[in-house]
Amino acid sequence: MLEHSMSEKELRRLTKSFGALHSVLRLRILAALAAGESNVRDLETTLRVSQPLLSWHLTQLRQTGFVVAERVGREVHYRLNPEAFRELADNIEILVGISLSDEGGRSGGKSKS
Amino acid sequence: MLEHSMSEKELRRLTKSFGALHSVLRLRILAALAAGESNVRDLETTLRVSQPLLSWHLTQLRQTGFVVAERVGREVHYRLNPEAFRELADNIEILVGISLSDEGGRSGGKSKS
DNA sequence: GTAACATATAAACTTTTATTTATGGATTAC
DNA sequence: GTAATCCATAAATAAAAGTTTATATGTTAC
Repeated sequence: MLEHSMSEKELRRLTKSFGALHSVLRLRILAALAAGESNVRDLETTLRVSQPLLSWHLTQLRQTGFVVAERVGREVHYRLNPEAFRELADNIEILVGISLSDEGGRSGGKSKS
Repeated sequence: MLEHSMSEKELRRLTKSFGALHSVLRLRILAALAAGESNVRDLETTLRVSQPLLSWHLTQLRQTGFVVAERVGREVHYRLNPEAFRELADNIEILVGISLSDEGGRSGGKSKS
């Protein structure tokens, strides 16, 4: 197990996922959401970026499933979607045929010069 | 554990890693390497891309650590670096504060409509 | 040494993505 | 209803990344 090989469609989707994470600002957004922030205004203040820019990046993250949005009154609350990150990890494992968990001797293995 | 929060430098590095994977061709390269291919000419034939293009993408993958190159005669053999993918997964876990392994009730949890 | 092969690099060009500025849509307060 | 708030979208511009074509570097064969 671990080796299914991926279809073109799956490859494209995976590529897009990586693209969504290819941005320092977007990673900051994710970190802020992980830290408990939720609505756009708070993020705007915390991250010091313009509202449209933030909105655009949130849209990218939403379209790739890493965050989900929910309207609450006139605010929109964003939160992480952990499942998307797990799927990403799964797909990496399938793509390169390796296990991402620490088995196999990491951190302190034998070093032969 | 799991929540270290990342420095700016680490964020930038992580961003670059995602960028290196933001390409269908590069994912195909990784898949081909996972399937056992190694030298550039074989990849060129398998993937049907020009040699300079392939070389450029391999350079990107090398610079981000996902593959390593080794000169063998006049060929250069590339191979995956599994450690880089594990580090990537670790960093995702740190960034968003979640576990990427299947604990926590995935695939078939309770669904309350 | 020269020729041939395998890969890398550089320069010019094309395409994609990010950022700004301006405007629109949805919701609540009045 | 109007005004105010919160967020999204559109258009224009700027920046980054990918692709091609041409050339250079390093290695083996002779």
